[in-house]
Amino acid sequence: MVSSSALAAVEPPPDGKAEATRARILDAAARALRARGYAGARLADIASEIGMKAGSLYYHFDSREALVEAVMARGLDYVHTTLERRLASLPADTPPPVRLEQAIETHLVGMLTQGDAASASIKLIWQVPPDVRARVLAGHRAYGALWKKLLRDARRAGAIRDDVDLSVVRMAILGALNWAVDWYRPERASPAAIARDISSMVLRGLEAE
Amino acid sequence: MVSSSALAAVEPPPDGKAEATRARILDAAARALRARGYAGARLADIASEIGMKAGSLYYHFDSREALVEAVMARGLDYVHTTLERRLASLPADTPPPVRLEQAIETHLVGMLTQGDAASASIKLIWQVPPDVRARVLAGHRAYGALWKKLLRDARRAGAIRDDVDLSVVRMAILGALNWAVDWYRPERASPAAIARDISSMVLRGLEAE
DNA sequence: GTCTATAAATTGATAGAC
DNA sequence: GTCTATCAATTTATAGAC
Repeated sequence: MVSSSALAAVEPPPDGKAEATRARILDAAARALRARGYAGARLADIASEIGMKAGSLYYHFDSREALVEAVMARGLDYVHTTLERRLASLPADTPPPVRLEQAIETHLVGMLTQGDAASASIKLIWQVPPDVRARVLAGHRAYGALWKKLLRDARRAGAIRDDVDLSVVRMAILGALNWAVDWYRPERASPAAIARDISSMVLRGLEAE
Repeated sequence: MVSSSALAAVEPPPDGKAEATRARILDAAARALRARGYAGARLADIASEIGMKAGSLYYHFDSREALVEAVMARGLDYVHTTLERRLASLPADTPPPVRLEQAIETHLVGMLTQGDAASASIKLIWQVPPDVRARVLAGHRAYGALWKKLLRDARRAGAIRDDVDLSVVRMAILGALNWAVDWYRPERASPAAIARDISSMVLRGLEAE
């Protein structure tokens, strides 16, 4: 789900005041969602964090639900788009294991920098109303397909042994990376160092004998 | 935090009706918490799921907050206690890497079977009120200490190379395992098979050259 | 564009009947 | 032990002033 509107969300056009305010609301909502969950993120909290009143949010969004969905879609799209661009920027003959390594670092850095919205999109997926969940899940599947291809290519190149389930591997990698948002502390280890440890563990662990 | 009361929670004594009802409430609350988050788990939903009314819950728990805390403490204690027993049951000369492998399988199976309460304890930790969070986090740290020791012992035995951060490794493993609760489908792969893939990837990935 | 005021619906919690 | 009835506090959402 990397639509043109999604790309616009990743790099907001320098439009009018309304667009800027909309972006500030999305940021505040992402923080509230991550801290208090779907039902716990109150409109009054979101608004007060950026010096507004709850009622004013309805000028920018049709409903609380629409605001939440916008946050979740944007967070996932940021990570998705960033990874697609990173992979596209690699030389065409980049070996699949190196592409996988780059994907691990890109996903982790994306989660740790744009973590509020991105992790809301992932962690709250089972808490939101069914219709919102269905639309956000479509984006999750599209992003997952990108990872499936990375792993398939790596296996075809002989970098992943045959006795492991690629679906399990994919979910294990993403689980390890996604949880980092909850325990990451800048003063302990850099995102690059964390990515290096995880990708070296994963890549060496998947090698054939 | 494996207190005697915690052990009692893992294997409830065949007390009177009140104890049995209390256990059913805890189960229903765990399901609601996992499905809807901290703020979204309503007392009316929890009660109706087991054929009760919201007001009746107050005979068994002082407040909604106390009920939530009981669920979270119980979920974590179940996994913690199960792992301690499993490790204690291993022969004294079991090599550290094998102990680590057993821990990975035990944690995963525990999360997948007692998943509602256990994953609530982990996933909702940042959504609950500060005082509840502080007490539940103390249990998390005690459980984390168990894993720290497993990894230290494995490194001392030469099974983990020196260039990876053990804290990163620990959080990566637990992240991979904890997320399985969200994507696990019995018809796709058994808990044992998932544990095998993850532990083989991790253990081989951490080996020295 | 944002605010104030308010309507309408929920929800946690308590009291008392049974 | 559980239910019914009810209170008090919140919260989403709307309407209209500025």
